[in-house]
Amino acid sequence: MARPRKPLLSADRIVAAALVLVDEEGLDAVSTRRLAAELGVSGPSLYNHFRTKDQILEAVADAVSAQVDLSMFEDGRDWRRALHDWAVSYREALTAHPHLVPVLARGPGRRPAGLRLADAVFGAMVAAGWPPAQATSIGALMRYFVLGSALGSFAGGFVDDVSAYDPADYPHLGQAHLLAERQEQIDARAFETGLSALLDGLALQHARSTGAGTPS
Amino acid sequence: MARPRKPLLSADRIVAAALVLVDEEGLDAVSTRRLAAELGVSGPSLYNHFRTKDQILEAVADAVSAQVDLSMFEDGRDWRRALHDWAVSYREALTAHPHLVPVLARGPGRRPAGLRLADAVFGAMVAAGWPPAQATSIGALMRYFVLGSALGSFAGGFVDDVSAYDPADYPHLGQAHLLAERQEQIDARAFETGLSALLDGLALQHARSTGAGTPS
DNA sequence: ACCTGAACACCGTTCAAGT
DNA sequence: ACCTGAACACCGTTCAAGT
Repeated sequence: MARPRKPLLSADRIVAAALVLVDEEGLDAVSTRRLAAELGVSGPSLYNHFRTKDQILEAVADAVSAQVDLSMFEDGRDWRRALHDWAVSYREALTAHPHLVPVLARGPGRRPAGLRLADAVFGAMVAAGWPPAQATSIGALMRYFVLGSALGSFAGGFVDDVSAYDPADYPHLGQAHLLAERQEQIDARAFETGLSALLDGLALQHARSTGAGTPS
Repeated sequence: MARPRKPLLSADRIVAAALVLVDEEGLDAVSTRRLAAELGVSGPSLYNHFRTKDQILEAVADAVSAQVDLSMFEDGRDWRRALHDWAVSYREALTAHPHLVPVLARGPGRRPAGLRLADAVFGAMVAAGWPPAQATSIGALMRYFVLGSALGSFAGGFVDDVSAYDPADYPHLGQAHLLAERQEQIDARAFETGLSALLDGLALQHARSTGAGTPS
């Protein structure tokens, strides 16, 4: 075929197809040949639009990061509520594409949407009166919690098989095989419990450091 | 050579060599051929001891999980202090082998050490008076936080390059390129801040649910 | 039982060739 | 500029053959 008069591919089309493939069949299914086939071209064609396969995945990760809502840092919401709403939006974006979390976990690097996200949180915390060093910590620790919660479900990590949990070995895991079933609910509840605890704890600290305010 | 009178390989030797390889060159460096070469045998030999490459990595992950200290749940320590010390030990075990975190993140599955870990936390929280559903949440959310903090350093995720952070795009990231340098310190501080906040918040909740006690 | 080399169906990436 | 097929150096895994 050689060069068509109208390009068959574009960075956006490649990213979109890669996201579908990741969601449907996991990270391992994304090979350059497979992805190209999905787009109706041959493997090496992708290299006209991205320098490496890794850069394709980075672009996919950035597209997902871009879906995280940041508007709560702009209106007048107090820092605690803003942080809560942001964490919820962040987690939703990631759990919609669980196979991609290991890629996102590599850090914002040079991904624009990832950086915008880090920038918004940091700026909002400083504006709320947190010292810069604390604002950095908050950005980091919220990221830890959200990524951790999206990466590998806790409940889904257990096997749906009674015999896997011999009571002699694990005296307290008698109900563990049930976790797999109610996976989503258990992960969602643990996330909310942890997020509330985190924000309660930060509010205590904020009250102490500004010497005023009533926490919780 | 064929079968030697004394086996050249053992599961333990393979796991140990794989851990060294992961630590020194990352997950991608662990191929069956490369790992076998490191052990002085040919690639397919490994399949006499493990059914798949993935099971080798699971075994490596379990070996690392086994290094997490669980003794704090046995002596008389109060739940809050036990949880703190456990989280610190957990994080230390993981940050010693950062490349392995994505494997650990798949969940305890059938890995004995991973299950022992989940069992110990759950049991200790129930013993401390938490209702079972809450104890499950605590096990999950602590795991989120520790895994998230070990998986991809926050500070290390930024690029050590001023030009990456155009102030027009990211008004608050003027110092971001400095994060890469002081990576470990920043991650360690964010972890401690987050862990304290988490425990403060949980203590508040514990006090509320048992209707007594003075938190923090 | 435990190792070997050969083989299969894959990879990511480069590159000269085509329009 | 943007696609192609061929090629290179890899993969994970299977299997018959050797002792």
